[in-house]
Amino acid sequence: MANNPPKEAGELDVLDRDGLTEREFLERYRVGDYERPSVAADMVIVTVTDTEADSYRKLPDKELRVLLIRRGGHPFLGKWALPGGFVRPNETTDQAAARELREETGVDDVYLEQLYTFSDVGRDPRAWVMSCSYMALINGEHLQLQAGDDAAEAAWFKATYRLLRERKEHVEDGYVKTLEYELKLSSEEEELTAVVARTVTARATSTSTAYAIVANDGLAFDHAKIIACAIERLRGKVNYTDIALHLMPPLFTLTELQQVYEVILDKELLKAAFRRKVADLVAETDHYTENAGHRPSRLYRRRLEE
Amino acid sequence: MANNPPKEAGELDVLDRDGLTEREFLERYRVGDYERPSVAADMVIVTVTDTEADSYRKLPDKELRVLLIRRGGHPFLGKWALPGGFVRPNETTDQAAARELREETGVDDVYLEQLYTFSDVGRDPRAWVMSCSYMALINGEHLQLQAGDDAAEAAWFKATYRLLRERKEHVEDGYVKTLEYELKLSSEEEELTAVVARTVTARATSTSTAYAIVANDGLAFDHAKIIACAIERLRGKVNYTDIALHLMPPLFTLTELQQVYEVILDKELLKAAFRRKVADLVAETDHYTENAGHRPSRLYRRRLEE
DNA sequence: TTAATAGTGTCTATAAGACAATATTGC
DNA sequence: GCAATATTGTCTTATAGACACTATTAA
Repeated sequence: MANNPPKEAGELDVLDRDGLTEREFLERYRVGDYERPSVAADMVIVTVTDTEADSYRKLPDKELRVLLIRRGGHPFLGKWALPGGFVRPNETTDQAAARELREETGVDDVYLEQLYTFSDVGRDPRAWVMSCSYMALINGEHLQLQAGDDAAEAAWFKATYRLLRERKEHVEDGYVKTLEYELKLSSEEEELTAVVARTVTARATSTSTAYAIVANDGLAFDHAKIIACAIERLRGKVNYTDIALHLMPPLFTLTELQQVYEVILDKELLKAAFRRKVADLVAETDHYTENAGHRPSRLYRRRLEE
Repeated sequence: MANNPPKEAGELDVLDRDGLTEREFLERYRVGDYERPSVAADMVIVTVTDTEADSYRKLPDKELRVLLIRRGGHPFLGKWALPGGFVRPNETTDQAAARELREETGVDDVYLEQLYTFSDVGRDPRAWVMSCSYMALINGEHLQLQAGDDAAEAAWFKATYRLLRERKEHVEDGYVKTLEYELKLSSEEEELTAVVARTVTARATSTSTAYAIVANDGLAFDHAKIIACAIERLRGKVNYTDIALHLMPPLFTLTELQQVYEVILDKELLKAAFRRKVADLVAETDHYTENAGHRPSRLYRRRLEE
């Protein structure tokens, strides 16, 4: 991405209270020795895969999956964490995220979006570490590339995120509403469960939203929050952007696309309305599915123009 | 906000490859001496104010305003910057933003939302500094509190943000679309202008969006980008949340609320449709405007329940 | 009386929900 | 033929756009 060096700096040679030009000031400038945080770029890498089909006639179901890495050292030894790493001095957080993604999965040139910066005190027991989190969307066909990793154990976990409990408490001049969501991550061997609470405090003048981890079995750090944040972003954007198309292979059927929407939203959709809605996001091709055990389906691709 | 100390850490006394428990590991852990960034919390403090009315009968217009502070030292000496400051070791970025807001305006308990973390290399010529940016919404009645500042010169600038140019270039397997927006900030004495480009690169598999400052007259650092980000967020959320109500005083007319929507969206709205749309967000009171030179208007307040 | 805003009614256009009818394939 | 999915049609309902009509006040 193009950087934007601030062009205005120093153009006028104005002097500060010490009589220094900007050039002189910068030459003398030394970073103070006050404490600074480490900043990590952590990624929620999301994909959608097929499950086994029940019969030769039925279509396979789809699952939302997230890549996790088992921690090989303290803290959280043995727990599962998001792929990520520290941002280096001569790169942006975007570049750090893209680098991590490449190292972890080998893929490049996929959809990547910054989510949120998490900075709770004590979120990393070692030191002061903030996490600038990202979401990457890759299509299931890329999935085989996960091997060849640097010894770290990585696995794809099926993710579900459901409203579990809802509470509303009326206070002096407003209310506090708490929504607890259950995040379940399951691989072939393990099932991790966390409960993330979103607390909305609405008062006369202000509204604030805070996230908290209420229960957490098997995930490292505050990564349950980050995964929840990614799923919420995905759910929010799927209805008014073409974001879901980044989870599709180059050619796909409308039913497959609908399944992806359904697995993201955790909700069944009506076929006719769905097709009307995505009509502008996709383009017909002349290809069809074959040997499906039933009527073939036209294949579509993502439509770039608008 | 409640912190969420990771509860799972150390619960099992598992040993790492060096045979250490988590407690032993953490006791021995020393932060490495690799380079770390400073992280600033920078805030776009937004309010809406009345302009002078043309006649005793006409209603005043509304303006979107943003608080800026003139830099008293290098770099960008004399330029205008967003209020902000470095995040300290025992606070979150949210807390740092709230602290800055309190110091700068005296207000507390207002709407505050994290926007985006900017980390371009060279965005601060002094050192490696990331900016975790925030947007605060305060109502115009709070505005007089800006005085009593610590010597720094602060001023409210009227903000407009308009599409200026649109370009679409077709490349190998997709296109590059560039939208250039003009950001104008005017106070009584000064007018600052910047042009921010949003470049969407859409290709077969990926879509990426980058922001760049194309022109910049009078704003420090990359703050034009941050202000653009805030206005875009505000425009996006105004249509499907009650966010605009945080810019209103406790009692307001529906026409005033409509003016606020219009000044945010930079677009005129139809009265009947607007009133239908906000009907659920507000609650009637028994109060009316007085001495307006025309028919009085019912006053409403923000409705908290849903 | 008048200028200005307040508030409501209604017709139309568009999109979403609900459901049903018809079309094709492999076995 | 049958099970399963593909694709389209249409009726209903909800929402937004467009515009006009009536109501009410201070000067």
